[in-house]
Amino acid sequence: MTRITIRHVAEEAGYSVTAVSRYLNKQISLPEQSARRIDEAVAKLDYKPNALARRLTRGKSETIGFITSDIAYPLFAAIASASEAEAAAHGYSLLMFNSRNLVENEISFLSRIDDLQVEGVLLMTNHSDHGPLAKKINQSGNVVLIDEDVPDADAPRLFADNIAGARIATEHLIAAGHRRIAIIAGPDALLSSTERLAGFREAMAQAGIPVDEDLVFAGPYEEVTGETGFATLIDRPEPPTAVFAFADMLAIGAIKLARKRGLRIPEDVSLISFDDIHHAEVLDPPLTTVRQSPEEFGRRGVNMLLELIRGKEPQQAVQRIGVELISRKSVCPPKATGGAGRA
Amino acid sequence: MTRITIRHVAEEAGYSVTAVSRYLNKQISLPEQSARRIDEAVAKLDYKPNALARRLTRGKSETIGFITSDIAYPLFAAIASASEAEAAAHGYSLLMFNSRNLVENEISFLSRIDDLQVEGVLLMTNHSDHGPLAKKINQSGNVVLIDEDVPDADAPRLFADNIAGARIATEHLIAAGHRRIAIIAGPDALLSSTERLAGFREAMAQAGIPVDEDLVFAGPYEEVTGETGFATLIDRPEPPTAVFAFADMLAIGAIKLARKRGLRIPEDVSLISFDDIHHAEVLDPPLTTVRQSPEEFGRRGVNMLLELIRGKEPQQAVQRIGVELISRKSVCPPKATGGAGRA
DNA sequence: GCGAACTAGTAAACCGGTTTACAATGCTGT
DNA sequence: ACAGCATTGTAAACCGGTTTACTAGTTCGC
Repeated sequence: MTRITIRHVAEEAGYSVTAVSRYLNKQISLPEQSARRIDEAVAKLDYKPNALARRLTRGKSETIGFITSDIAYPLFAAIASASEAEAAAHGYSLLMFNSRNLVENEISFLSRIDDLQVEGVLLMTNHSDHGPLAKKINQSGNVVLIDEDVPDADAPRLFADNIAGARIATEHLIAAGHRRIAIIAGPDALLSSTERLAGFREAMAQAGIPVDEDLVFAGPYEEVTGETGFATLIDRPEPPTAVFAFADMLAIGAIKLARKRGLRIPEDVSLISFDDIHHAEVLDPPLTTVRQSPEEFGRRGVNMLLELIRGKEPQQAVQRIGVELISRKSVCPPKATGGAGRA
Repeated sequence: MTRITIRHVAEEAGYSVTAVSRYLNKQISLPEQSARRIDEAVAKLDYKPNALARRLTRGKSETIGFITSDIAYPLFAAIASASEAEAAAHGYSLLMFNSRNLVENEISFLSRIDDLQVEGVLLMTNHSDHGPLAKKINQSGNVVLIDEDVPDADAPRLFADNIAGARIATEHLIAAGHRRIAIIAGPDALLSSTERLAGFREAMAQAGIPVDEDLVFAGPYEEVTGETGFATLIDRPEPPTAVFAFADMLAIGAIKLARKRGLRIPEDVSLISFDDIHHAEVLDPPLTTVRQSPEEFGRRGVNMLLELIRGKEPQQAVQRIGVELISRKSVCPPKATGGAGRA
């Protein structure tokens, strides 16, 4: 099956290639008869323009890129799905890319902006890198940072309202009567983690409860961090009555470990977390968590990127997505004997 | 920042464009001095070849496509992630595409094979269409069907061993003492559903248990089908003591409904399903389910596609992925008074 | 000492479109 | 009858690479 090109169409219709190209791109209006002759030739040959060639000349690909560390992570998959829908609504395709959280992969994918494979990128990184990545972003342009920051990058950003989210989660625990609250945080240098930690501290300070630094555990956003973190925390001499995990994945790790140890959640220890991934509701126990809407991330992120591509600077450099406490069954008041020997 | 092209490099190095192109593609070996001059020019100008232009001439994109109905579905996300890893290991990128389960989207994406944007496609459809899609697949070539079939398409296929999987699930229920077993199936015309139904019937026949057709409910693979299916089945005059859902998503719907109705799983009714999505273990109750490995789907699927692209016909037109029963807590023997008034 | 075979390199065509610059042709107004 | 202007159309350059076909200049074999 040899490819049929615009030249074949021109020949079939008895016109020049130029005329056909312009007509098909609606840059010219031809008399009805000529138009029909071209239309018929197109239909007869089943001509489809080669997108690659068109991009090469036009410099537009109608495609945007989406970089995430791993599409299998539920929150990211949900954001990707929402972004795809929004992009499609604007006539754009979405090219998804798994970086496996490696800077070099992210950088190499960003080069696709340079050679016009994508017009821009939604970047959701999950590590801290202060050199090459920011530099690459600045030279490529047309990047919107989602969910996590890349310091020094000159790009619009869309983040969850981490501070507010952590505050309401903490306040929820305090209102239930908890004072010894432990944290399973994400990586130290990551925006989501530092901001959530800040929100937590604010709420604790406001309630006049000192923060026990021994009850703050940090690690990568992976299930295993939740497991080891939870194990470490409950083995402290004065264990917490509640644990605030900074991501549902961490909470799931915690649940797994609690189950291994025969600890009941929330009866023995309360658990609250962040994200509200799709199945948080049917977990055992149903997870009380702070929701950040993946639909909103996708919708607003794509629109910010499209504005950037079209040359309008977006209204604000940093936009925030609202958060919401979803109260289920993983939090209850501490046991009367609670706090392991403490008032 | 005006693009720097191979012509700039040639000029800088004092060579022809041809020489530079060939040297950079290692189709020629130049004397050390010439080589160095070119290398230096490349380094000095920070030249990166334009991937689009290269594809246009070469007819290769080193990219494969991945079509799924919705990347947010956990099993699909896991397969996508595994496919990406395998593709990357072979130097290929993966272009993921959400079809929202619409044939026209799938067909339009397949055209990207025609214009060389992707060299081939891993197609995971989720509906039955017997005309246009198969035709498009046949004319585009280089398609591997994953997970679900497209009848009449001339393409290699990679499916789970649905019959065996459904048999072991059914046998597991029977061994626990169940005789009134209900089914929440997928869409009637879908391979996964018809095969699993066949496996179920085989196991029932072998055990000498008649199948009550009133206990077979079918619908799309969505959570809501699980909810309405479960509701319908337990409201039958003679309700089942166990339900076999053909996908974890269906089981999750069932769990949600059971919770609303105050039914306990497995005490009141046992539940088993298919897939073993990542969080099946931490659901309430932990789900007993038939595992099909997403890693294996991704790995083998990509390799089959790569063989097809390279012109080798894969060994077999249909390959199967092994399944495995993962026994957790959602199945137990029926209540003594079980089967609602039946022996 | 002469043809064969390398080596080092180039000009030009090509991939499949788009776009610029320009040429007929017909129609209007004066 | 002729300037002025759309209308309808074309040839050729271009996007940024790759590839074919070809030319000199060396070196080798005998």
